[in-house]
Amino acid sequence: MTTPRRGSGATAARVLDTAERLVQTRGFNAVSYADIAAEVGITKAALHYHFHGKAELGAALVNRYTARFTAALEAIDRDLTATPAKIAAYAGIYVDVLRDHRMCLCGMLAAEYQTLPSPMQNAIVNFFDINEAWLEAVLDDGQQKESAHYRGSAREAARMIIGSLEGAMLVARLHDDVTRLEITVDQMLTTLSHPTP
Amino acid sequence: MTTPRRGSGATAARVLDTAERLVQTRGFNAVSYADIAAEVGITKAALHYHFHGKAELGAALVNRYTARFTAALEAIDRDLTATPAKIAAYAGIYVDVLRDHRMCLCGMLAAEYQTLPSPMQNAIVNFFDINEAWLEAVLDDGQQKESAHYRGSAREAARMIIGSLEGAMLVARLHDDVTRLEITVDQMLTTLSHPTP
DNA sequence: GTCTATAACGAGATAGAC
DNA sequence: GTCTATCTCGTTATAGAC
Repeated sequence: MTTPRRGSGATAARVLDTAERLVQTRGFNAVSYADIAAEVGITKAALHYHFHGKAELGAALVNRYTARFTAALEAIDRDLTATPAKIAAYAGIYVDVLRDHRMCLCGMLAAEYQTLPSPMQNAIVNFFDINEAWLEAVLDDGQQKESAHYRGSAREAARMIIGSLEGAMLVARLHDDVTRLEITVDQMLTTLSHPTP
Repeated sequence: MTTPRRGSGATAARVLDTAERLVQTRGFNAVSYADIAAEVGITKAALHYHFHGKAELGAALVNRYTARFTAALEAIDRDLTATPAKIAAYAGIYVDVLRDHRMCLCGMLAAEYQTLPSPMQNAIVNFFDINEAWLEAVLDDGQQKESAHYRGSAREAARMIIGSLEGAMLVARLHDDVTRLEITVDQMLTTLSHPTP
């Protein structure tokens, strides 16, 4: 018999699922303990049992999101080899998030960055660092194999891709229009597949 | 002797300046009437005299921002003729905002979109519509004169530029690193100046 | 136009029973 | 683990004096 730790049980998982969706749609500062508790079907006090405070819940949120994202990147590395296919799959993650009427969790939190507790800030930066590093490696490999073409360093190209996806998502959500992101992705992939003049 | 209207005096302008800076750094939901009043040096009650409520203040904020932006676009049209120079000047506006440690007001509000009163939502969409239309015209002109090159329609290219700038800003702010945006701008301008293979 | 004072509500958080 | 009850604070907003 093992004693489950706080923030790790089945209820905690439901709390995280609910909080994640709410934060991705409204932003961290517009989501309250009362909102989450009501949707999960428990009281605020019970929520405080699972996550001591909002800062702790927020950090757990980002860390779980990053873990899921990292797992998705590893899956891409397992299943695909060509750089263009990998980048397409990467962009597909963003499209799927937007299809669910959500903003990227860390893109949303990036906007609120200055108001967030530092554990959350560090977790957010970490998320983008991991994304950058993964994309950089993929792009670098693609350049060597001449299957991907871009200007500047692989790191710079990686940053451009992340920025373009996050920004396209941000604006597409205003119109509830997934095609805005999809078109950006298509243009990006097309540009990447042609040699730079 | 004309009677000044509420929201139009010198104090109202100072309120808007302060609120604008606060919202661009923290987000609308993280800025309170108390914050603004304290920085301006008046009380919350006086603030309510100038702007009935937070929704009205927010809408005034976006509309003034849009008016300023529109004026800047007209100035670019007056001073510059070549498409690449115009796009560079356009991107320069974003760089200047970030240099001041701010996010684009409407980019910030885009994240919080779902939680904002509908007058603000409409004003935000209007801001992006104006930006898109202006960029589309500039890109279209550049394509005809063969000084700008891009794939797809001018409208699609305009959307990509806006998304890239907003997203690059969003992420650059995490690192307080203006060069991240500047490099994105440089890459964008370089790509735009070369014929697409 | 600006103030003091206060209303009315929601926020995050805690104590202690079950 | 979850509850009721409560605390304290911050929020938007209003009333009415100056």
